[in-house]
Amino acid sequence: MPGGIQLTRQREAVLMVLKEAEKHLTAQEVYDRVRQRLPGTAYGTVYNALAYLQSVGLVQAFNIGNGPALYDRRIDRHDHLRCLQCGEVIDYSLSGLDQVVERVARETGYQINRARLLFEGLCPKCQKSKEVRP
Amino acid sequence: MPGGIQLTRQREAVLMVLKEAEKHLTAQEVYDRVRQRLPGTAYGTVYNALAYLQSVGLVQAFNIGNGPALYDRRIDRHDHLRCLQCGEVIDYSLSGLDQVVERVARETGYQINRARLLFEGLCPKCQKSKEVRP
DNA sequence: CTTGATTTTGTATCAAGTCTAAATTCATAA
DNA sequence: TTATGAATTTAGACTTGATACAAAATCAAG
Repeated sequence: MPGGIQLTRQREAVLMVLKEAEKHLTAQEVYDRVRQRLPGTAYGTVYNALAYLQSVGLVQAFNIGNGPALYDRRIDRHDHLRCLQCGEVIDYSLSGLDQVVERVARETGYQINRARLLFEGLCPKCQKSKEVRP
Repeated sequence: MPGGIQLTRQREAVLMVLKEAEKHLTAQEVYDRVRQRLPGTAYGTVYNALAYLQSVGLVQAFNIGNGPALYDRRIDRHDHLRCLQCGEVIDYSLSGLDQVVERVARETGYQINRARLLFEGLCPKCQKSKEVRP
């Protein structure tokens, strides 16, 4: 079956963990949660699985600053916002990016495949707590 | 002198290295070049210096994927393009970002301080060499 | 079953970055 | 000039995230 996706038990567990996650997870966090389902799983296997799932398009990874990679069950193109105060990272889909990408391509000669946007600032909650503190 | 900038010999050397660099440098590359000017300089000192120079706004750092941080003598807001084939990273100033940022802020409730954009694809040179290879 | 390919395991290793204590340098003022 | 305290550098150990590898285990196909 060419083009098929090989889902071993470990890869499936990784995928499930990401599906059920309430936020973006680091590889370490994925590892911890996978081991609750499949106790013997090796650290490297989680890395392999994450790399494999990325390569077949079932998982997306992204990096923020110099922190560890974050893994995301969302597989459509999207961007991220990060709160500089509390560290929260949320998803956000910026629409109308095509024209921007086209402009960049025209001005630079690059053929552009991907655009990664990260917005940094203060989340609504941290804006409020800032107001309180003098 | 409050608000003044303390430029020690080491920090000055780091700044000079970045000023004279033909590309973005990793901390390791900065270290190597600094040691040609100031042979005894410690690895940690370069890190300290880079952090200090960032904090006073004389240097910018950014991350690409999970690779090492890259340091940039440019201190105005700007973006980056990266070739997925040869790894080249170039600067690019995307104008008209204010409206986008404002829209994101309005839609998410975030107060946005910074926007980091990374475009990935093929540089003009690598597009040509792709054509040749079947 | 048997075979060959793929995957996992367990461990070692690597690279980037951080931390610490002691030594040095620096700025300031007596 | 010398004394004093603060800031910085040094050297090296350490942490963390990620990767490499060989041996064992698993899997699919004949």
